[in-house]
Amino acid sequence: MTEKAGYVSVQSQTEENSDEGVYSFAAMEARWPAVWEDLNVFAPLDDGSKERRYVLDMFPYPSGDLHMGHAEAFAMGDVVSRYWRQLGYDVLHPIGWDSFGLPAENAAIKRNAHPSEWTYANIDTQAESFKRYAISVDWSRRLQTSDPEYYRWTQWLFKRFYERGLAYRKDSPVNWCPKDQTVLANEQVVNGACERCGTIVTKKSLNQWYFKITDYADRLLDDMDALQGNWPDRVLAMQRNWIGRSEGAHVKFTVEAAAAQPEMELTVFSTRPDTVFGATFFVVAADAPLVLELVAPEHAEALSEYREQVKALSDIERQATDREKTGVFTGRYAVNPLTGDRLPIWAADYVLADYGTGAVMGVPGHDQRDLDFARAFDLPVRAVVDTGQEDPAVTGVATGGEGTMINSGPLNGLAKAEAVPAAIKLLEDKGAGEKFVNFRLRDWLLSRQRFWGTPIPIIHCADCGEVPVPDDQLPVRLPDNLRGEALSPKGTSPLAAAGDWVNVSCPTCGGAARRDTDTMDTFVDSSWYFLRFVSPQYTEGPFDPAKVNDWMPVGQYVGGVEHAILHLLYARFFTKVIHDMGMLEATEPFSRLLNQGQVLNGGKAMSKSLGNGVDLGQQLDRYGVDAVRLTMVFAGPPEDDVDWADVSPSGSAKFLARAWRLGRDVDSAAGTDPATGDAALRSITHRTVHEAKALLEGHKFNVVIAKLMELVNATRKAIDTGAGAADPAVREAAEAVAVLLSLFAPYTAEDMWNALGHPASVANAGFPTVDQALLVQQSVTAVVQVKGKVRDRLEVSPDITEEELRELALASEAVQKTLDGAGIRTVIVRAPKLVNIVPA
RNA sequence: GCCCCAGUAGCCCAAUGGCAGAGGCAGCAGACUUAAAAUCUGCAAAGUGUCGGUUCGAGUCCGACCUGGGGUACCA
Repeated sequence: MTEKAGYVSVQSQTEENSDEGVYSFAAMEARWPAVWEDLNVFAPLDDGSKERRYVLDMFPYPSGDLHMGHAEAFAMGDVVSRYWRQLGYDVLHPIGWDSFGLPAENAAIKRNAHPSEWTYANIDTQAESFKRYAISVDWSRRLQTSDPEYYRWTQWLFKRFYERGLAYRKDSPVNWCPKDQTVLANEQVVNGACERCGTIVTKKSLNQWYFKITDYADRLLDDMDALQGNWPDRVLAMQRNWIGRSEGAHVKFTVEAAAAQPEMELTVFSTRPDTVFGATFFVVAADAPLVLELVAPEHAEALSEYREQVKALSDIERQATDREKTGVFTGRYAVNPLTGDRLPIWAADYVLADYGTGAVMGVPGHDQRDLDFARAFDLPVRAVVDTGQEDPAVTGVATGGEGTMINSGPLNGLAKAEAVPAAIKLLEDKGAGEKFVNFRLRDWLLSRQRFWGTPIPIIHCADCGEVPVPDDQLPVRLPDNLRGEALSPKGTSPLAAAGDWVNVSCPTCGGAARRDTDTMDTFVDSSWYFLRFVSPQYTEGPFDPAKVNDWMPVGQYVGGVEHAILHLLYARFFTKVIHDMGMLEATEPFSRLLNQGQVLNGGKAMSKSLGNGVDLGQQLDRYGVDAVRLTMVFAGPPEDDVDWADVSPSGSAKFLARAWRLGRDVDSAAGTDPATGDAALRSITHRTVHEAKALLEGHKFNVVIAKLMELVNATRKAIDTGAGAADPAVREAAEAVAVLLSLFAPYTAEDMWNALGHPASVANAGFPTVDQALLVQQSVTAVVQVKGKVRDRLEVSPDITEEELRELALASEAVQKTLDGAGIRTVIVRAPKLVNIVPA
């Protein structure tokens, strides 16, 4: 597909030929994994003898074997992990599986099997592939969220949330996916469709479990300041948008009593309380239960018809912003608290039931939506801010900008910045309002009507109500006798069908009771797994309190930007709650976040329907693990997408072979003192190591590899046409290559290290130390510019003084010729690199 | 509409405000070969999306715009 004949050299290799001096990835891949396993290279000491660092890749979902996307993500995380190890930190780098979820269930239905069969078979496959891929993880810490010993603690945490009032049930219209037959969280609805299967989501009124994440809205927002610079800006921006803090005021309107209907009070949220004098009507969300209570009897039928129309619309249709405004009059009036005006109350679908209070004051002069509505129904328009623009009533364009208050009684003459607080003061004085901060964030709907998830540890008793399952009875295990069809979605949880599982006695009164049959959203499982990794076998709690603060927070988290809101927001929420429970010092889970890009093919995401997928296994067979890893990392900055059609794994393989050959060509004994070696090569080696360190800190992995290529080329040259293979500087260079290469190409690096006469593993070799003296160059090229244009170059000592360089530059023949007798206005000297002469 | 990010040789990408090129891919020429592949050596190739500004000096900083990508959107 992208390769021509070039791959042949690295293809069809046998294990034997590595002894003949031929680079054979197959031989290396056969040789080293067992050695690494014996040495237990990647298990942290966890004894406090070294500073600890925690690096984590977002754990995978076990959908079949690993794919190109995993290969990229895990290559990136492994660079950080291996780099930190070389620097001498005690590194925790674990792996596990996010193994609950729908695909396993769907596969089980199809095959008349249990979801665990498919799940654990896939996990085994992926684990083998990860081992081949040589990720530097501690395999003894492996975990699966579908293991009872894991979800036991998910349930335990749920109970603690419940006790704190952070997990509760309520009736509410919820997002419903008709295909998957389950409810969805707001975060899982994308453009009105199910995030997973793309089916248009409908609304259903149901009693569901929620986490009260809205209690943490402020902290989730404010604590992002500390992440600034350490998380990608766009992720922070997306979370800020999602939380959607907006400052304004609550304004109370009195609804006039009507025949047989009592007086009521209605509150609206407005970001423009300064425009209260401009309110000429009042709108309530048509689908809010409130309107039914409000509507006058003679308007009830029209309202009912309108509500039916609204209900028939999908979210997508309803959210189209260019729709005509629709609505019906309710027959009731609200009194403007500041003007005393009677405002007709309308029901309309442009007001959303679940934002703010589900009602707005209509200020058509200064809000485009309100103006569109007013024009559609002939409602009056009153401008209360003079913005210098034309009258909105005439133009149909609402004036939203700054201006001076008019037609607003005591507010007249004020600018917006003064008018907003002044209006709030007026409202407060009348008891008709107050400053208010509104959030867009909704509570997290966590229950799902599916089988393959963590059971909610609650028992429903007719007498005692909701009764949590006692801690000593956790985990509430999933029944293992449901198979195939019994798992198919019916709109209620399949667990309800497991009679002997559902019917239990109430833990409190001992009477007949039923288990809650919903399971938790799988995002609950993944909201705390990073904590479990610090002590995955701990049996007294979700994690060992004596260990957790040694490792948390995660120093580097790596994963795709598709989790910018969902997983990352939920994990942050869990971390804060667990902190508040006194179990964790950290208030944020991940101090640094790296979003690796996607792997594309020909500019498009790989997909079955496009038929442009690239099989990871085939790439590994063809080019070797190291070449694929190197290609992923070398392709560009980690955040950028990698287009597999634009890169060259065979080029990577070629480079690896070149580097590897250095190790075999070195003709000096291990341990030889490099001090007497070729100075020029030593200087290059030390500069490369020095630069590599800075680049690695900045995640510029692709540039590190480019520098490594230079070092390899320079060493090759030294061997062939310079100092020769026996020069100690050549050994020093080759060893530096091996250690740096170990971050990207562990097999090749290990083999080189071995050829250089060192015992395994190169992963523990330690980052090469830099001799500062060797970074200083003998001479540097100073550029002499006249008016910004280069006119001469001078070879000068790196410690030349400004004055000396200035004299040299002015004496330059080329400069004199360019100046041609003209006087000099200024001379800028940046010793030792540059002089810029500005003529008069 | 609003908010982010990115535009540098044919392509992927580098360049603390200081010589536009580090590296790779593709290309061309040469060496080796009976020949080819592989390997090695060398060469060529853009003035940095556009316009303006700041500066002695701008790919880099500022402003506007264009293009592409992503996010978000009757959010009151």
